[in-house]
Amino acid sequence: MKKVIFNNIKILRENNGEMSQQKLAKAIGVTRQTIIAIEKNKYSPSLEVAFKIALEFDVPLDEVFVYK
Amino acid sequence: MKKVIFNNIKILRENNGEMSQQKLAKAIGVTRQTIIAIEKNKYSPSLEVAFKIALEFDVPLDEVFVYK
DNA sequence: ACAGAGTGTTAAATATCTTTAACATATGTT
DNA sequence: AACATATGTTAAAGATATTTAACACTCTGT
Repeated sequence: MKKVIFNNIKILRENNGEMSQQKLAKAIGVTRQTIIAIEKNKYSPSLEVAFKIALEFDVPLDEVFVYK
Repeated sequence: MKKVIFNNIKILRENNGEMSQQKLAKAIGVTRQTIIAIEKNKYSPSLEVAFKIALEFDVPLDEVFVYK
């Protein structure tokens, strides 16, 4: 019953004109390493960064991150 | 254009049987001070804590936190 | 063969979130 | 009056997220 946060960032990047990690990072104001860490589930981001990513892809937050 | 995160935790507590900050804190596994800090916008929580709060009230995350 | 772009890794420093603990104030109850 | 419950505040310590900087690997194009 221990839940984990999954993310669809890589898929969203690919579906948005092959957007690179670098471009996404710059667009939302974090470093590339942060995007990699989140994308690879090294840690879950702050709520603010999560919202910025969702906004960048123009989707609701729970289409980027899923808690289950 | 600078966006901020708002939250409806207080209203959600009131609409869920006058749930106290203490009970909410215990239910999601954080301290009461953390609930107070989030509720009063002293800082925005981690994505994980945000998801736990939404789950506790059985609503989607963007009904608890709004980014605008 | 070399250069560039994209992705991945690590270590150390800094920033932010969360806890622990203590105290304050207001309200309701015995 | 004394007690309990709920909310709010603060300071310091601890945990987690993020940055900075450096290096490595693959792929594509020249």
